[in-house]
Amino acid sequence: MDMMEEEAANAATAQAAAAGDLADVVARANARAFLVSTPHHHPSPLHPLPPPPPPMPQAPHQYYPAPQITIPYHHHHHHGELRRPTTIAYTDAPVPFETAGPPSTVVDSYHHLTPGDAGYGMPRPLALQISQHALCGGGDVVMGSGGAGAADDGEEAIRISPLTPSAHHQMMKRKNEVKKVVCIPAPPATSSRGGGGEVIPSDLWAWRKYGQKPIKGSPYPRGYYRCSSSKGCMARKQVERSRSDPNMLVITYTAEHNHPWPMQRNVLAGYARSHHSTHATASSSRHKQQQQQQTNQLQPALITSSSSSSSSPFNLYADVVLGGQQANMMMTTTEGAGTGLGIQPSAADEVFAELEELEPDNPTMINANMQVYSTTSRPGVSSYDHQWHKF
DNA sequence: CGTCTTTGACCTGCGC
DNA sequence: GCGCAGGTCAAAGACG
Repeated sequence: MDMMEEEAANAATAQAAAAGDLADVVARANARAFLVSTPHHHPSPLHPLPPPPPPMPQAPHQYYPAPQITIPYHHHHHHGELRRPTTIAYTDAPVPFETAGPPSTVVDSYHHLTPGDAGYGMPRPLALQISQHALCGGGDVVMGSGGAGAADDGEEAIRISPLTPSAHHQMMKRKNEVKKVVCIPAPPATSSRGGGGEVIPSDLWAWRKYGQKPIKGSPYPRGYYRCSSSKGCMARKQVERSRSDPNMLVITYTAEHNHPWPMQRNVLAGYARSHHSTHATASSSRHKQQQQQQTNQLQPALITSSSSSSSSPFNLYADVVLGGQQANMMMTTTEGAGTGLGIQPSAADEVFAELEELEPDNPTMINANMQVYSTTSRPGVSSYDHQWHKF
């Protein structure tokens, strides 16, 4: 793809963004990913791409290394508007995690985010991933009202609020949340549930659905999930189908897990339900409900192999979402600051190292070259730094 | 009993 | 201030 085509594609993506459909943006970007990641792709000599993965004959979707994708993304949930024009610079080169942004100087409970933690929760069959980053001026990025005073949002983040803990917490979540958007191929909508249900690819974590809302302009509702592995875990995710491409599932991860991985009991409970429902007959509406549980399998065809996969959420994750090639842990730390709660980066490596061992030679695995798009706002600096992190 | 989904109500931020 | 839309809460009910 030459520059013109790339620009045209970028323009299309920009249009989608301008239209306010994040899901579309991601889907389009992903579509581009599929298009340009052909053998004709010319990787930069400076940042050569890894060799394309072997094809997946059985898989309904093929994954290739995500190309350089420029997304004029600065979407906010409100009204689907593009909140702030964003200049994007990106790189397809591996980026040190620290470069995702300067270390946050804000001591904010909401910023006790662990590097790579969200990466645990990231489904690996990912062509595109976006990390929307908010530093201490988190509101500047995520909630950017465009007004003055955003620069001191960081202080606001640690200010003792007169709000009730619940209200304050909710506010903080919205103002400082870090979002990572994942676009993955979605299995066909479960017609049995009237379009409300999604068969969501499994990931390592146990998620509990706590809400669902219809989204304006989209025929598909958005499901809200939170981590059910740990009570104090603030990790959440939103799942919705792309408007333009119902085959694409857009998962937005917010916040980070504050625990290594799901407690065995919880995960097994959740998994047992979904697992059972997968094989249950459709006679039970309850089972149909459970089929949309977030711990569900991606697609039966992708639940490949090992019997061990059904006995461990860990292995389940590996079976479903582990890329067959690279398993580089997403370690983008958008907060920079250390955490006393989070997983150690080394733990992330261990996780995927183990995953690779579990599925060392399965060519049918979904390839998982991730890119993380991160935005960094600096207090007092009007510009943003944006980088793509390749995985 | 523990966990789950569902769903209406409520809260919050933002634009006008 | 009002209305809209997104996000969250919490009660109710179901399942194993």
